[in-house]
This record gives sequence, C-alpha cells and structure tokens, in this order.
Amino acid sequence: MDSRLRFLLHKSLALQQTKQVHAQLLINRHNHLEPILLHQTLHFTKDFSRDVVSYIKRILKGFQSSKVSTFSWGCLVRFSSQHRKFKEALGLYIEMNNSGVPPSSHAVTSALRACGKVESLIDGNSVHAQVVKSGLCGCVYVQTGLVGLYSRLGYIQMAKKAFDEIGEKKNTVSWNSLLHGYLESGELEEARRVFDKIPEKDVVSWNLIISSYAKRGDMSNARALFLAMPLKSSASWNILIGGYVNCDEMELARTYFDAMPQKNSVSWITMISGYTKSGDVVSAEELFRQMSKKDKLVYDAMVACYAQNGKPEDALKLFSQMLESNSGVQPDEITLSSVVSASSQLGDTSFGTWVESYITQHGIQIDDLLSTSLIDLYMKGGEFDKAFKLFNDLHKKDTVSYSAMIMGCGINGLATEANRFFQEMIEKKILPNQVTFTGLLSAYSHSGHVQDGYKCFDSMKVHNVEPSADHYGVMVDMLGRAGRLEEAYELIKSMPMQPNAGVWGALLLASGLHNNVEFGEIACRHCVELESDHSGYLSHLANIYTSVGRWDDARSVRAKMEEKRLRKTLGCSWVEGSNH
DNA sequence: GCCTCGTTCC
Repeated sequence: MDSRLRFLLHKSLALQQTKQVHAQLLINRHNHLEPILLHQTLHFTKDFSRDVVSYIKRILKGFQSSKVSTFSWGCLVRFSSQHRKFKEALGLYIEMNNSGVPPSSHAVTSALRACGKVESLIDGNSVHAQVVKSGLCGCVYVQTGLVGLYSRLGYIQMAKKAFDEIGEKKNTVSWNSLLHGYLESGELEEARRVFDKIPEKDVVSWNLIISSYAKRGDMSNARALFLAMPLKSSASWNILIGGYVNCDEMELARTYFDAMPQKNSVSWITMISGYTKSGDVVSAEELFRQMSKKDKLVYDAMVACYAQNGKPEDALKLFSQMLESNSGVQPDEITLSSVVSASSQLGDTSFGTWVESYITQHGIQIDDLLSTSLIDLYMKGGEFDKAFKLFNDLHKKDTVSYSAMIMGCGINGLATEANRFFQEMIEKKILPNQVTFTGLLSAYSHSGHVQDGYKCFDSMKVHNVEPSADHYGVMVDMLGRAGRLEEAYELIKSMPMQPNAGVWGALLLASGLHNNVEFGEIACRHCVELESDHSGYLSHLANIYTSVGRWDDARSVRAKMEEKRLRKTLGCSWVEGSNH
C-alpha cells in the first residue's frame, strides 16, 4: 500500500472520499479494506451517516477470517456509539451476534455504553451474560463498562460489585464510573467519599461531581467546585453554562460563555437552546450568525428555536438553506421533527407527504419523537387514518403523543374521541399535562358540550394540573360560543391570575358572534391595553357596532384605527429616515 | 468515562 493512499484514508472525512479511496484499493487489487485501515477511516470520519454504516457492512460481508470480522465489527459498533447513535449501535451489535461473529472488547464496551444511554436493562443484561460467556470479563475496559452501565441505570449495588471485581487493575475511569453511580442514585455523601478516595482525580472526576450539582440546580456548589478544580476542560465550562441555562439564568450563562477561552460547538448549542427556552430568538440568532463553522447540531438547534418560538417560516427557510448549502449536513429524524412541527404550525399537511418520502428515500429511521410531530401534523390536517396508524405504531405512547391526538380531536371537534383517548391514557397511568387539558377543553368547546367542559375543567385539580390562563381562554371561548357571555365574563373576573389577551380575545370573538355591544366593548378595551397591535380587535368591535346599527360608533372606531395606522407608518418612516 | 440537538399548546 503506497503512502499516498494511506494518507488519503487518514484524511477521508466523508463517505464519498471513503468510496473513492476504496475504489483505488480495488484497482490496486486489494479486494477489501485492510481492517486496520477501516479502523482509521472510521476514526477520521467526523459525520455519522447510515450510508457509511451500510457501506462498511457490505465490505464486512466479504471478510472470511473470524478474527478480522470480530475486529471490524467492533470498529463499526464503536463508530455508531461514539456518534451518539446508540440505538443503531445496539442494532449493529445484535446483527453482529446473529452473524455468528464473536464480540471484541471494543464491541462490548460500546454496546454497554449504548445500553446505558438508551436505558435498556434487558439489553444490558444480555450483553453482560455474553461477556461472562465469551471470557471477556477479565478486561478492565469491559469491567469498567459494566460499572458504567449499572451506574447509569441506577443499580448502584451492581455497579459496586462490578467495581470490586476489577481488583488491582482499576483505573481512574473505573473510579469515575462508580462515582457517577453514587451521584446518579442521589447518594451524595457516599459520592463525596468516593471522590475523595480516587487516587488520581482527573478532569472527568471533577466534571461529574460539578455536573451533579448543576443538574440539581445547586449552582453555588457547582460554581465553587468549578473554581476550585485545578484544570478545566471545555466540558467543565459547558456543564457550568448548562447549569445556569437550566436555572433560567441566561445572563450568568452568558457571562461564563463569554469568559470561556475555547468555546466548542457544545457551548454554542447550549447557549442557543437556552435562548430558545427563554424565547429570546434574537440572541439565539445573533450567536448563530457569529459561529464560523456550523455543524449539523447547531443547525438543528436553530431550526428548533424557530419552530418552538412561533416562527415556522424561519424554521423552514433555515432548513432549506441547510439542504442547499452542500456542506454535507444531512438532516435526520431530529431535524425533521422540528421541521414537521413548523409545517404543522403553518397548517401545511402536504409537507408531511414530502417528509415521508424523504424518510424512505434516505433510509431515515422514524422514531417516536418524529412520529409524534407527524401525528400532530396529520391530526390537525384532518388526515386521521395516517395519524392513527402512526399512533398505533408508536413504541411507547407518552403524555406528548396522547396530547397530540387529543389536541387534534379537539381542533376538529371530535369530543367523543378526545375523551376516549383521555380515558385510555388515564387507565395506562400516563399523566396528563396542561396541553392535554387544553386539547380536551377545546374538544368540548368546539362541539358545544358545555357541561362536559365544566366537568373537565374542575377535574384538572384532581390530576394535579393547575389551570393556566390559556385554559381559562378555552373556557371563555366555550361559554361564549354557547351565548353565555355573562357567565364567561364572571369566569374571567374569578381568574386567580391576570387574564391575557387570548382570554379577552375569546370574549370579544363571542361578543361578535352574538352581537353583544356591552361585552364587546369591555373585551376590546382590555385587548387594546394588553397588545401592541390593536387593529384586529378594533375592527371586531367596529363590526359589532355595525351589526346592531350603531353606524356612528363603528365609524369612530374605524377612524381611530386609521389614525393609529398613520401614526405608526409615520413613526416608522421617521425612524428609518434618521438612519440615513 | 463527563458536556450539546428533537415531539404536544399559544
């Protein structure tokens, strides 16, 4: 093998290049990739793609020697695991077993890590059993992997047992895995004792304990340890920043982010997703623009930011940029779930069909999260058959997927079906949340079942869900549609929190429906106080005046609208003018 | 071995 080829292999970062190099190898009458080069190729392949995996698998099929197969399958499983594709890694491990290839230590440790990450004790136990059978349990890495598995799953006694079995060979990674176990099971004092006993604490030992405090929201302890640690890695900074993000302390998060010497992609994503949760799209955008080398996850974070903050057009725009940029970023089920959510907000069902064909064309695995967003899309668009099929095929139905079904029924006025899903989730002990009740209430509202609506509203406390202003809004909408405006107004006055524009808007809408000037005026006054854009509300009020023949009042409201519109336009042009 | 991304509502 000449040195230039070797160099190319080392540098091959994408599948296309891998294929080209492989083609050259074939020309040079190497009929397969040498396993060691396969290992190196995968090591340098930055992006995980199912294309690479299926390509490598094809090569593997050609291997005859069992030693070579064991080694190469190990590389592949590890490749998947290292790219955080844990389900795929497990799938590959099982496939490897089914082909009769004995596992290597690489394959086993990666599989154990994957089991821990997807929190599957069943798979973990069978890998453990295999470890014992194949005689790999003398290997420190494998034993440490077992400690890590049981630690992550919260079986601290099992973890301790596996740890003790390592004996003298234990290293810092083994200690850290045990520390992780005590932290994960909440035994902080024991964790502290383990931490103090670690003979050579490394940066991960510190990071684990800091991360534990940060997850609990104990930022003063997290920060104290962060400042005390001798050497900080990027992960240390990211943990601290992430901790502040979780506590909604975006200013503090930003302070440490700005102070961080070498920000990596994780740092940027942590900040962007923090701004996403706090609804600060402008700051998220600003960071996104500043990033020089954007990877797929950063795009994902920004698309999600738009989708979650009511900017579906921007989400789709960025998604198409992502496709066009030719930077090798391939959207996957994570990207698509945000994209589907965005199209659902736009009410564009046709997009679902596009996504489904994209999924089949690119061999993307449709997981429960992507299914859930498709369910939401199809339910809203009235394509119940498709939604039901996806819902039935879910691996695990949860609060979110049930809520998507109930909400879809609600929007389409299918009160009976909404209630059926609700009863079903209660039977399965899946806890309803605020969204579930919004869906249920709107089902009763749209179908005019006032009595059931009241019952449902009252039952929220039983299910430990505090009614929000939005729930009151749906109730007002329901009573208003039924013509019970007085009752709706009384409900608003009884609200424990400040009524928002949605609540008053519902009353205004109902007043319009029943040509009621009295409540229309009250509702409109509050809406105007709460929202900056008045034109919609005022025009509603004007229509109410018109419908009862109060032309003069209608005219004066319209005049007020016109005046505001003009003042706004003039204001804007003056501001713009001052920029020049 | 530690840190980052996604689904339901407005």
